[in-house]
Amino acid sequence: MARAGVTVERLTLAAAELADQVGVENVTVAALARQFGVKDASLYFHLKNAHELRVRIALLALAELADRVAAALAGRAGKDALVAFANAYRDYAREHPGRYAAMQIDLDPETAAASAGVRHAEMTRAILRGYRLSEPDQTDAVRMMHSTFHGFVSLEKTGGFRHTPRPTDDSWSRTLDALDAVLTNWPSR
Amino acid sequence: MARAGVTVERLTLAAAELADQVGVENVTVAALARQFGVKDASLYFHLKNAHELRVRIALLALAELADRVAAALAGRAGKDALVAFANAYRDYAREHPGRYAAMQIDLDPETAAASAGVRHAEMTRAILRGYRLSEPDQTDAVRMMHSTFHGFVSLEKTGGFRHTPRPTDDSWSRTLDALDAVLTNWPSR
DNA sequence: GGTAGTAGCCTAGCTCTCCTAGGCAAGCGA
DNA sequence: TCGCTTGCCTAGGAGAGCTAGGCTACTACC
Repeated sequence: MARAGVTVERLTLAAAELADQVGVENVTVAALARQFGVKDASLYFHLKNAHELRVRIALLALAELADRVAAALAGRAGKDALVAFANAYRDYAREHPGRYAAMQIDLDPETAAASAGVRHAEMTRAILRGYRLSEPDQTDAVRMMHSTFHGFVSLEKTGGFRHTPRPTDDSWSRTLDALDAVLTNWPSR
Repeated sequence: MARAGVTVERLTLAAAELADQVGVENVTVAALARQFGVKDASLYFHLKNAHELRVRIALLALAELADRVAAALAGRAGKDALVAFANAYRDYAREHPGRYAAMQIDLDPETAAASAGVRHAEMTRAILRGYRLSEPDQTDAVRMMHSTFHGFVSLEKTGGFRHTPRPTDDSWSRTLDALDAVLTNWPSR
């Protein structure tokens, strides 16, 4: 009997692809085992449980997204950087809906601290250097930015904007304009 | 044998409460049947399938939230109305995490059109009357508002803000200040 | 090069969920 | 009172998650 050559890395990648096709909630250990031509019980040699699989998809997605954002940000500043960041974020979410959804699961603190989420946070702060905000305004602005991006992307995906004919691309770029405006002129107390 | 007196309404309410306690993903037909002292198969007399249960939770939540927002909005205008809306939204999400999560599931178009989601949309537009925006700016602003609220609330819940010590309440009120500022001075092309 | 150990798969089997089919009894309307 | 609908039941199949224990192929070491 030849060995299938299953590794955690190959499992995670296949799981991520499966998630993009059928949704994270349908990423099952059994389905994955079928794809590898292996019995489901065999995967528990590589995996603690089904939850670990989803966590691994999330970590993969965080790392991939951080890479994309870093590439998009290279050599840009100010509004240019803001728009590049935002588009990298949204494009990734649209190309990889399952991976993106997996990113939203609750990571336990130490896992989160070791993830690419921190690179993410650093880059977000880097953008704001162009807007010259000091603490605690900077933290508030980071949180608002992230909220806007995540909110827009996730509402767009679940069809929250469907009832109005206006193209979402247009609303997106106007939202970025508005965000740039408010960052440029952050209201002081 | 006495009848248990199960109705769709009672089922939906119990399911919503269960969702708030253990999360929507753990709202199961079997668990609900146990709560009613009934066999799981019996619930399929009232319910088409498990998915319908989640849809019903979502519709209940949409209606409840719309009621709250309407009450919060009464007699207010301008920034007052914006803040009242936002707080009603966030408070509901925090008091009812399971219901809120259920709201995010993909409703098919006709169900969505018949839901309280439309009241929601109307009220959001009503707020913007105070800011005197004309189309298509109004639609863009509505989408940005909704994105910011939803994004903030959902990142807050999944712990996306945990890594920074700044109290989320403070960031929330500054975000609303910023949103008010940008709506007051919506950037023109 | 034989052998011990481990890594990678297997079968068997348990529990839980979702859901269907078909049966029986309670309570209502004629 | 008789029947018919309503609301529950039992039985059972399919698929998912997971554990226990066994067998085999490769690896490392003497």
